[in-house]
Amino acid sequence: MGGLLTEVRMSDIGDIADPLSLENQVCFALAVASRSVIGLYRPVLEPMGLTHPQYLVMLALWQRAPLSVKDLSRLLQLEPATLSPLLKRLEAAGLIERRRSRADERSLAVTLTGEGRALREQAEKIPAAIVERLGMDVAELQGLHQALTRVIAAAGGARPG
Amino acid sequence: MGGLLTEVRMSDIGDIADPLSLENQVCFALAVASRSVIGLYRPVLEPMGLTHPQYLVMLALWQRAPLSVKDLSRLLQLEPATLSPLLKRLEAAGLIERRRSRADERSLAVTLTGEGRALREQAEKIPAAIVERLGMDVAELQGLHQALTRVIAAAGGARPG
DNA sequence: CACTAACAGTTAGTGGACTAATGATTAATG
DNA sequence: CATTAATCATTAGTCCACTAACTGTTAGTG
Repeated sequence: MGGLLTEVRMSDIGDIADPLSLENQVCFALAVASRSVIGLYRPVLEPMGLTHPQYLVMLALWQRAPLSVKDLSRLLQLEPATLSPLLKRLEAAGLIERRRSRADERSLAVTLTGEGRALREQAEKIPAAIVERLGMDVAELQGLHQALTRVIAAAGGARPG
Repeated sequence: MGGLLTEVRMSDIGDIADPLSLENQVCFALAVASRSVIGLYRPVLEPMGLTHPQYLVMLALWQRAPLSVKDLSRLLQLEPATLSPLLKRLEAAGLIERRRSRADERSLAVTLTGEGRALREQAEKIPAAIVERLGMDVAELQGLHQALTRVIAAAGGARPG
């Protein structure tokens, strides 16, 4: 009695096994990791006049413009109600244009302006800059990306239920 | 000529190599995974009257109440300015109490009410319910958790720069 | 002791993200 | 063909999350 076992405090044992312990929550780790990594983008994106969600929209448009709000919603896994004001801000910044599709007046055709297209050049430096700031192995990042992709699939996209 | 190679479209090759491709962004996968998983919590937490960030605060308090705003900020990696209104909502819901610390009048002592403590029983069912909804291997989730922890460390917590 | 620094928390302002409800257009159906 | 249903986008309302500026308290320094 009074051996090494007594050195292990009950509170520590509880933390390790407790399913309600903060450190054991994958959802918490996901939220913190997401905010932390997005935080790395902030100083890089701010000079470009972009927030991170706006940057993602620009990525989608640089790849496949023109896109409708519905298209962007599906690609970015965001609600149209989230995109609507965001796109207005991008339009106010002069990076995109929003007009109704002639084929279907319900649909909005989001296109890039010359300024919006030109911004791509600056953006091309971003991924390498972020990876350097992170200081992580590219292979490890790829592994993480795959794990995240599986979680997204398991959770059913961004769709609840 | 006209063999299998011609079946590979240039647009696909571009997507694979393009550092600005949406699908290649770890930050995008992180954001979508975070929102997707948190979305799974919504139907479970709503009957308890909690949002996901509020749930995380309750986890911290169930573990180590009383805590100051500063403590919660450090534990949850959230700005005090984010927590301040959130804590007021939890107080309005009758789950916590906020009073100034007698030892240091600057500090706020956040404690649980009886109702707040009682809510833990319902919460104990949540982790298993979420894992079941996700339908993922526990070992894989642990691996993901470790990978996320490394990213958080690499990004320097939630701190920008 | 007075004066300045540092610290803890709050407020104000911007922007994201969701749900629910609305308006407008197109598609489907009796 | 007229009515109904489905679709696309927007608005309103709530809550998170951040930065910057502010209040009040404590600690440090001349």
